[in-house]
Amino acid sequence: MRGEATVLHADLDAFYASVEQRDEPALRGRPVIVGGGVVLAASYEAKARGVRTAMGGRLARELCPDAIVVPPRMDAYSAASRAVFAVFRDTTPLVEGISIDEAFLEVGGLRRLVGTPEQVAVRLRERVRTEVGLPISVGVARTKFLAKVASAVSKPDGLLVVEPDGEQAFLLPLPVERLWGVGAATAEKLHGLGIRTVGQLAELEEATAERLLGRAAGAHLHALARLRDPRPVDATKRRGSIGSQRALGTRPRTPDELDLFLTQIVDRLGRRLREGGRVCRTVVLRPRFGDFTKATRSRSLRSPTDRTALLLGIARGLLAVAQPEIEQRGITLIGVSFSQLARADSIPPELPIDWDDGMRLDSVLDAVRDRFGAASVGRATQLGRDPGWSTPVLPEHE
DNA sequence: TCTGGGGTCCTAGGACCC
DNA sequence: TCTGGGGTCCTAGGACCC
Repeated sequence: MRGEATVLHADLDAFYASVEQRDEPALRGRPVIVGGGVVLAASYEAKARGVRTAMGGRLARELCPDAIVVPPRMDAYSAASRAVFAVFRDTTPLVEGISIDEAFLEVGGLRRLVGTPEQVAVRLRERVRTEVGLPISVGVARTKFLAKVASAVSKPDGLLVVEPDGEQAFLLPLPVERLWGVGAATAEKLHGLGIRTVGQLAELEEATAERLLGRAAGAHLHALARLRDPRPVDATKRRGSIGSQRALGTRPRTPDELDLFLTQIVDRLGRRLREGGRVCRTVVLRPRFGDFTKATRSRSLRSPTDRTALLLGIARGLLAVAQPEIEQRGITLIGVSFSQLARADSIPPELPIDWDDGMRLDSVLDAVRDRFGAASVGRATQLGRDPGWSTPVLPEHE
């Protein structure tokens, strides 16, 4: 019993470029490139000429001199994404967003009231086209991974259903690069062993794959190649980190300039944090040096916060730590991310007792028991079990 | 290919705890 | 005082994805 094909993977086509063509009729049918320095997105007309996402702007213009290059309008893309996700959620409550332009939908429960997964997919594509004005491809399969591969194969503006009895014939001949999680580095390792297709990877022993690719990645990719993907569509997933960055070019920057960029980035992130009703516990500074290698410097707080002033202080401390290296090597990008996010309403109240970082935990617990009674420690343990709140659980064993 | 902006997950050593 | 075993958290780096 292998189950049925009830997972949809819906993926907007050339998303940013399609929004530009939707909003500016003069761009329709023409090669469009979003982003100047690096290609953020290319319309299918531009892709047909060899332009690819993440390609340098100069090469892109050489390949496609008549391309229309437009600056990105992130606000417009966010709005379009919200509109598309509204259609997703109106289709089924079981929607798992993957990125700004793609999601998984579990539609197995809609068969009697709405129709088969394929019928749901057809209707979904029509609605996104007419209500939001954007082309979208949909893959339908028994697992998330197969649905994702199916939507990619169906592009552009396609629909592909992979029935359970057709999975092997569909997947095994594909190049290993089609596996979700195989990038340039992994592909090269596999090619070194003469492995070029998913089928060849599936023939490998699992232990061999783990030795070659690492424990988790090896086991995961090996399972995918053998059509095993037990991950259900999870509508409760929430973002675990937010970040923002700014490319700086190659000229030298003074500490004052860097501090200004840092302040702007942290300010922006702090606002996003509060608008989303979240708090963060770890601040990560991400400099990219003059030779374009990257580093991370991070610091965790004892309790999470959404206060910009506090977060900026941490970020400034990290920048000070990195300053000597920056002076020596130059800096071409500065980024910050806030991680270990939690819901703002999950912050526990400050403990109104005297304690400091040097105190042993059991001494703190004793102080809490003395002051609030034994039951209060049980409640603190419950706080620790809240998945949105990741501070160490106060242990009771002893 | 002279290099954007937003994310996810895994690995590994050291500190620290029981 | 030394050693062992099991565990979490922090920090840094790396691969990968759209």
